Amino acid sequence: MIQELKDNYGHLFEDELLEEISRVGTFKEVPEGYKLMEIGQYIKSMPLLIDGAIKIMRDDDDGDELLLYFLERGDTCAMTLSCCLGDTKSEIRAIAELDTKLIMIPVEKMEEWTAKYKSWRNFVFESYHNRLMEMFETIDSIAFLKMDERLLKYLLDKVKITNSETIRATHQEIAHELHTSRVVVSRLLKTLENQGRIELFRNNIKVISI
Amino acid sequence: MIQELKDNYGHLFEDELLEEISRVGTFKEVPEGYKLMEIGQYIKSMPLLIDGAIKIMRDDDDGDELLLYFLERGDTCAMTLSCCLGDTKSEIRAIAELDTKLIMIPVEKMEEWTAKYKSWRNFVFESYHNRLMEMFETIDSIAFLKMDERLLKYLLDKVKITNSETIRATHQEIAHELHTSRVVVSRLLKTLENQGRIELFRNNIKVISI
DNA sequence: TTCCTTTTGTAACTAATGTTACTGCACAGG
DNA sequence: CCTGTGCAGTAACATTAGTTACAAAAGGAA
Repeated sequence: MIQELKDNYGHLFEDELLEEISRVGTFKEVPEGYKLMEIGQYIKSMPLLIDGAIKIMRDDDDGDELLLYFLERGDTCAMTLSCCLGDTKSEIRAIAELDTKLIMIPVEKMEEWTAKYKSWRNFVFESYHNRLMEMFETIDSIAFLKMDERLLKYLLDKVKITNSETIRATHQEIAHELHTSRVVVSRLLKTLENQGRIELFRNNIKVISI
Repeated sequence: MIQELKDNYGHLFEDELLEEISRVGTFKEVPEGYKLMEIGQYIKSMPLLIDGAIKIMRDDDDGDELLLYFLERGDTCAMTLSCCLGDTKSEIRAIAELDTKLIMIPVEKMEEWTAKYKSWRNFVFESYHNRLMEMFETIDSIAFLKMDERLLKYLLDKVKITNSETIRATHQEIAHELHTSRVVVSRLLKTLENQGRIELFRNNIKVISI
C-alpha cells in the first residue's frame, strides 16, 4: 500500500502525513459495479482513490436517476467530506465504474489533519473546488445542451474514463444515466452511427471520432 | 459593524476571531441589482453576508444564463473559497437580489484562519456543504422537473428570499433565470393564474398559495 | 393628450423529447 | 438444436417546449 499511496499522493502530502495515512487507512479493492455508497446512508470513512473510477449518481424520489460525474485516481469524495463534519446522510449514490482501489480514512482523522497539515487542507479544498467545477459542467450539460449533444459528451467521457474507445453498456443503462428513455437513446445513437461517428453492437458501442 | 457581525456570526465564531474579522474586514453595502462578481474575474476577497440576498448565476458561451441559487445572511460564497486557494477565475456571476450588507475578508486571512480557528474551519466546511446541497437541488429541478413545476418552485423561492408574496419581475427576467423563453413563461404564468394560484400584474406577480 | 417604449397575451407553427407498441435478433441454458 | 429472455430498431403518436408574429395594454415623457 505504501508504494501505491506514494505514487498517487506523494507529490501532495509530506512524508509524515503519508505515514499517518498508511497507518490508519484501510486498503480496499472493489470490482466494477460495486456499490460504495447509497443515498440516505451515513458516512463513516472517506475514500482516497488509488486506481479505477467511481461514478456518482443522483436520484429523485420517483426512482429517476442521473449521472453527476466521475471520480478518478487522486480524487476524493466531496460528499463524504461535508457529511463527516455535518453528520448528515449521503445525497448521492457511488458505484465503481471500473475495478477500483482505494484507501479508506476514518472520519475522525479528517478534522485532525485539517488542523495539522497544510497539504491536507489544500487537498481538501482543491477536492471541493474540483467537485464544484464538475457540478457546473453537469448543470451546463443538462440546462444548455440538447439530448444528442449530451449523449455525445457522455460517450466521450466514458471513453476518457475507461481509456478505451469501446463502451460496454446497453441503451437502457445509458438512458438511465442521462435520465431519458431507452427509445430516445437508441434513436440518437442510430443517427450518430449513420453519421459514421460510432459503431453499434450488442452491449457495446465503438466510438470512431468526435 | 461589530454589532451586526455579532448578531449574525456571534454564535459561530469565538470573540478572538470576531475581533480579527472586524479589524481586517471591510464593510460593504450594495443596492439591489449590484454586480458583485462577474464570470472570468479573479477573486481577491471573500464575502460574509450580513443582510440581504445574492443570486448566483451560471452562463454558457452563447450568453444563455441560469439561476443556480441564492445566498442569504450567514452564508458565504463557495466559489470564492475555492478560487482563493486555486487562484482560478470565477465561473459564476453574483448579483445582489436585494439591498445587501456584507463584510469582505482579504483572501490571505482565509488560509491563516483555517489553520488557527476550529470554528472557522467548521464554518467553511459547512458553507461548502450547503452550497453542494443547493447545487443538488438545482440539478434536481433542471433534470427531473418540467417547466411549470420549475416555475412554481422559482416563485416560491423568490417569495422566501424576499420575504414578500409579491414578486417584482418581468416575464422576460424570469425566462432568463430559468433559461427558457418569455412566451413560455407568460403561458405558464397565465395557467397558474387561471388555477387561482397567483395573480398577474405589470412588473409583478402576487403569489396566492402553492 | 399624444407618442413611444416596454410589457403582456395569444395564436399558429416547429422542433424536441417522451411513450407505446411491436418486431426481429442474439445469446445463454437446457 | 430449440427456446426464453433481454436487447435493439423503428413506426406512430402524444406531450412539452421553443419560435415567430402580431396585437393590445400600461406607463412614462414631451
